[in-house]
Formats: sequence, C-alpha cells, structure tokens
Amino acid sequence: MYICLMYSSELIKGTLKTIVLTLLKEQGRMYGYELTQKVRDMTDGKIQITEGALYPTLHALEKSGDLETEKEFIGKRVRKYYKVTMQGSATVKERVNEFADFVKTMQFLLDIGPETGNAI
Amino acid sequence: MYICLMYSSELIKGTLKTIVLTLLKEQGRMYGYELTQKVRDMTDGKIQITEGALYPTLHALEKSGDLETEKEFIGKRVRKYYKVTMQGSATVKERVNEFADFVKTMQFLLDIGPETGNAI
DNA sequence: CAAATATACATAAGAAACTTATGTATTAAA
DNA sequence: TTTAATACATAAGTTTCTTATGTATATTTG
Repeated sequence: MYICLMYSSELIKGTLKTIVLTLLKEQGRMYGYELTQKVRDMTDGKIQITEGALYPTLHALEKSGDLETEKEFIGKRVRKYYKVTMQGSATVKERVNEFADFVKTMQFLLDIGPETGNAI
Repeated sequence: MYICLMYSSELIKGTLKTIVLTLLKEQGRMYGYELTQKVRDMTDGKIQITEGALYPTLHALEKSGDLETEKEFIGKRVRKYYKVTMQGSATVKERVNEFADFVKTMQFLLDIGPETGNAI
C-alpha cells in the first residue's frame, strides 16, 4: 500500500472550504488555530493547513454567511470561535456530496477501485 | 444519490495533470483536442477540460520529460500526438497512488464511506 | 455553395486559491 | 529567561486555472 508523508499542494487545492465547513459542523464550534491542529492530527500530518490560507478562508466563509463568530477572551488573548450557520449547513451538504460524486468520477477516469485504491 | 451537472472548478484544480497522464498511458497516444473530448464523454460533461488549460499543461509535461510528441499531418492540418515517456510512466503511478491515498484521507475527514458516498 | 459548426493548434490577460514571509502579542515550557 | 507554542492577521508572490482571442482547415447543413 502506498503511503506518502504529505500531499502535494495541488491536490489539496479546492478542498479547504469543504474540510473547514465539515469539521465545524461535526465539532459544533472551533477556532482557527484549533482547526489547523485538528486537521494535522486527523491526517497524520498529510494535510497541513497553513494559517495564511486558513484565516482568509474563514473570513470569506463568514462574509458569505456560511459561518458566524463568537469572540472569547482566554486571559488577555482573543479567541475567535467559528460555527456553521443554517445556510452554512446546507453548503456543507452540497460540498460533501459534490466531493463524493467527484471522487467516483475520478476513480472511473483513473481506473482505480473505490475501496482498495489499487493502482495499475 | 446526488448528481451534479458540472463540478466547481475549485475541485478539479490540481487533478488535470493526473487525468491527462493517466488517459495517455491507457490509450497509448492521443492529441490535445481528443483528450478534451474523451474526458467530456467519460464524465458525461461533468469535467470539461478547456483548451486554455490543456495546451499549457501538455507543454509543461513535455518540458518536464513526462510526455513526448509526434507531429502528424491530417490533410494540411497538423496534429500533435502525445504519449507517456518512461519517466512519465513512473509519474503516473505516483500521482494516481497519491490521489487514491488523498481520497481515503478525505473520506475519513469528511466522514463519508468509500463506496456509498453517503453524506450526513 | 455559402455559412455555420467542428476540428486543432496556440497564447495572453485576468481571477482564484494557495504558499511563504512577516507582523503582533500572550502564555507555557525548558 | 529565552525558546516554543498559542492565536490572530495581512501582504507579496506563485501556481493553476478561466476567459478571451487568434489562426487555419475540414465538415456539415440550410
């Protein structure tokens, strides 16, 4: 079985919003830094979300109405918790379904099985 | 089951080279325009490779040594056939394996099954 | 047979989504 | 007490696409 330490940035491109929205929906609420840690831990470091990519994305998702924030003070430090709005909840479903469909199409195109991932 | 007419361009981003290399390896040799048609047909139009994206990609893959070309004249019209080099053949394997691995990680992250694609 | 469409290549400007670098500030660990 | 971790943010640069444009031949259709 093939194992790689870290995916090429090309591959991850376009999936950041889907990942963030899904995790926030599952976890209830999280803050930015927490998200980077969670994704790194869940993927054994294979997906590492950089802060330079994450924060602008979170801001965009808030602006589009898919996320909303609650500020909280931990000592003197501000922490911004994000959670999925009702609109965002629908967006998550769409995005996850689209991704699942896309994977099927790609598996057909690349001639790889769904479970085994057996390459040529 | 979820079906969409066309994937958002975000999702497809980063998979173009993998698709092109895989099809060329399977089919032996193809020319650019043929590739766009093949992908469109195989995916029922859900993935539509634009020529503006394809030709620069083919040129890059030739430059990197993964593809080589043969020019052929169909009447007065030039047709450039591409085929995978020995180096390219290894690249295909790597890329397909990486994609398969990536899909597994994403299915875990998004909490979707491998076959059913059952969303929340 | 003329006009529209399909075939077949190519490039260039602009947009989108990242990476890398930098900045600020607090808190915990060595 | 200095380093690392936590926690936010933005800005410049890169990659990779979209959209637009260009050229030319071949085929279909009205």
